[in-house]
Amino acid sequence: MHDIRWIRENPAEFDSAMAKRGVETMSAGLVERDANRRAVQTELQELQTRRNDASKQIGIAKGKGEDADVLIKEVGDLKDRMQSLEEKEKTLSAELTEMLSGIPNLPAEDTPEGNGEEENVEIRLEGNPPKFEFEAKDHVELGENLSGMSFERAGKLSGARFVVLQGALAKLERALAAFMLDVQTGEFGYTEIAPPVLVKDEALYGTGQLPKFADDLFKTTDDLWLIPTAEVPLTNLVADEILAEEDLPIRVTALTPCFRSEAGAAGKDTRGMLRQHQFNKVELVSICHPVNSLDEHERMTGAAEEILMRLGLAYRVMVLCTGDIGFSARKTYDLEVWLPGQETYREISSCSNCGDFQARRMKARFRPEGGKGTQFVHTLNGSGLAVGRCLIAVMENYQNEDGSITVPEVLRPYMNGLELITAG
RNA sequence: GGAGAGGUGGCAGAGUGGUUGAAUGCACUGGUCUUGAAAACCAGCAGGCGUGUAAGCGUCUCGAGGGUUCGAAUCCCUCCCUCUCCGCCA
Repeated sequence: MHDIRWIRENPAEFDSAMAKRGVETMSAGLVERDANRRAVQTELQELQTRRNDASKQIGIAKGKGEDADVLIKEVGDLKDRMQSLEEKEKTLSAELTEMLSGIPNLPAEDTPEGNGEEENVEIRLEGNPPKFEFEAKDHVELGENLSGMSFERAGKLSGARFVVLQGALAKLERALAAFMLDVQTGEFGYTEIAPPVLVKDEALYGTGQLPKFADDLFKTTDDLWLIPTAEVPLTNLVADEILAEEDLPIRVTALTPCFRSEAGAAGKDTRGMLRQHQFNKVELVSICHPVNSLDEHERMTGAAEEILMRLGLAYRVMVLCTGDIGFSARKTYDLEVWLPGQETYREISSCSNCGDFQARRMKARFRPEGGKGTQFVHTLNGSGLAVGRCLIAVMENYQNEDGSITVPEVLRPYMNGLELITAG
């Protein structure tokens, strides 16, 4: 959510930043509506002042046993005008809020300009893709040959874009998640949270999925929504709160299933478990002081990268361009892991700095020490990492010619020491 | 699901139609006193919006939304949430 006062004072800056995102100029309409709203509000407040004064006088008069009919009549006459102004004010501010809540965040100054995915910029390349003496298989073939992955059975249960994991592969998935949580909580200071995965409208509004992206979500018959990412419950932990400055930063992590309708992805990544309706993810969320969010963003990205490094997976770090960053983000780093089965890098983590955009929607503030008033916090979120995709990466990068999979060393403690996953 | 109770400032907790945005206590901040600290005493201490260069002034908010009234934390309606008991249940 944007600060209308800032837009009012910087309309040109607002429009040009939006243009970079491919959103058409809109400050004029917003500013006009806002001016309208304020005029009505001021007029209404003047009437309210008069009414309050008169009502107090009535109270005093009645207390003394005096007659107050003249005043009562005057206030009665104000009523009609007040009511219509109130309605007008309500409509105008509801319209303004609706317009504002559908506008994406302003990109950061150092977010590169571009129209779409193709114009994202690679800033780092880490590790080396493995070289195989044989033709690498993809995870589907590997998984099915190991009897550890069934899309057929998942289809029977739930349809397309689901998977059933079994045996050592199911365990490997669990090992990955546990490893990620242990690193993030033990070494990067994140507090582990076990949040609800069903949430109310307000929570999704707070992080920006609603009102615009309802189609991407699953909704229950009880009007609760399945979370598309733990970013939603974790970030909204501080909604409607005024924190003490010393509470910041708040770093939290959670392993949760994530649910996405993938409505816009028909026909895309249909093979395998790259794009599922349900997948596990370890999410990282930071709530921090505005002056620290840039540093926090780098730190968070590093925390996610650490997992890939320790797993010995090759990856690259991309900065998303203005045409590809998400609705709530000012700047986003994507981590893309090398997948031998596709001979390409694929997204496995996305780390975003949302500035105060979500904080405004959630009304998440802190009280600066010594200063007066409150300020909005900054929020950041990142995957640390997507567990399902990480499973794919491990399988494909650690495969052997016979179809077996070597368990990366850091995962062996989580696998009862198992070193090799073989069929049977 | 059934029956009941309740949601007030950072916390606890008064307040059931009238100069109440809200007593009191705790916490916190500043001051006095003290060699220093504690104690005691004094003062300050909600948020949003509007207006104004500012000091300030105004307005709204006592879970949320509506209603009654000249006037609502207080009365009425709807919803949300919490607690207790019963039922069911991982």
